[in-house]
Amino acid sequence: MKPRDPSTNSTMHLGKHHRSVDDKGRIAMPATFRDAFDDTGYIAKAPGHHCLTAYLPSDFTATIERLESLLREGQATQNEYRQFTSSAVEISFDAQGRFRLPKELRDAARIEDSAIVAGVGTRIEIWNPDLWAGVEADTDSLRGERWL
Amino acid sequence: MKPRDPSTNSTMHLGKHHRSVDDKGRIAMPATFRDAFDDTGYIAKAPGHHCLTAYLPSDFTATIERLESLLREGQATQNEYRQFTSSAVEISFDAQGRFRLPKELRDAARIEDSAIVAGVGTRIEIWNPDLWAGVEADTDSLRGERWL
DNA sequence: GGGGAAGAGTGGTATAAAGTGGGGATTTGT
DNA sequence: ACAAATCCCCACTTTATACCACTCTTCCCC
Repeated sequence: MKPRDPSTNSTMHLGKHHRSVDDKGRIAMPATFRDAFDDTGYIAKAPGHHCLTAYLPSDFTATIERLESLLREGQATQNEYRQFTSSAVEISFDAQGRFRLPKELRDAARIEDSAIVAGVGTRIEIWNPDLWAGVEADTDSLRGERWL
Repeated sequence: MKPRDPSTNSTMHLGKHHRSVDDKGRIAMPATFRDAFDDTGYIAKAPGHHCLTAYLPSDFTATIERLESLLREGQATQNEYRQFTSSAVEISFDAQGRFRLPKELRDAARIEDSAIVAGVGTRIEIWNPDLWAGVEADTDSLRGERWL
């Protein structure tokens, strides 16, 4: 039984995996994450575009819902909504558990022939390995005594 | 199974596509969007005229109804109603999945030999590529941590 | 501990679909 | 009747998808 996020009650994703990206843009979803998907999922540019985010269908719908709600309240702009939705793609897995990462998204996250797929609690992120190294080098992480 | 918008229960449109517009004004509707259409659709100038909006027949009807409702409540003007309805055209697809974008609408959105067709959740927008670049350059997107 | 089976990850090929461009017939409007 | 616009085919290129083959690791079971 997978752990669940206390606030959203959706599956928690844990662990970091290095994956190759072939010249057709195919990348294997780590098996531990893939088990949570039911045939399809969604990928979108993360705000700021430093990485990509992969969503379970239910989490994606919930995210869209939050964004539309902020839009109605004037807390988000039409351009934010445009950027997020227009960057998103539905993915499906082949018999080997791979999905296709469109060139547009690879370029946005500077992903070429390999990537880091990281479980980040409520979401799954896909990074350029060098940029991910920057995340791990961030010394703010040393202040963990606040929450450990 | 395509995602559905939580509030309207209509099909969500996702992804961004660059398309050529030939000298006859033909443009291919991206296949992922085309699947949602049933032979015909509608195109109208978006309010502000920065882009065009493509509608499924059912969404177009719903949009007209919303506008008429706002009109009765005094929240919209007769001229807004005139502009929207008179700019709209019905489209149909040829055997290759293309539709014709009338010159009037191309001029209004400054579309010449290519365009961006973007899935924006509840709607589909058609942009001049340079103007779309402005949308993506809008740095409000950096505030995404509010809804991620 | 050894052998075998199953699962995970990677690579390549063949086929189908999507996108683009153009010709020519038909219609429309003047 | 003529020019312009529209429609209906056909041809070609590029891209996506489905399949198949192989390696390597892990996990059993004996």
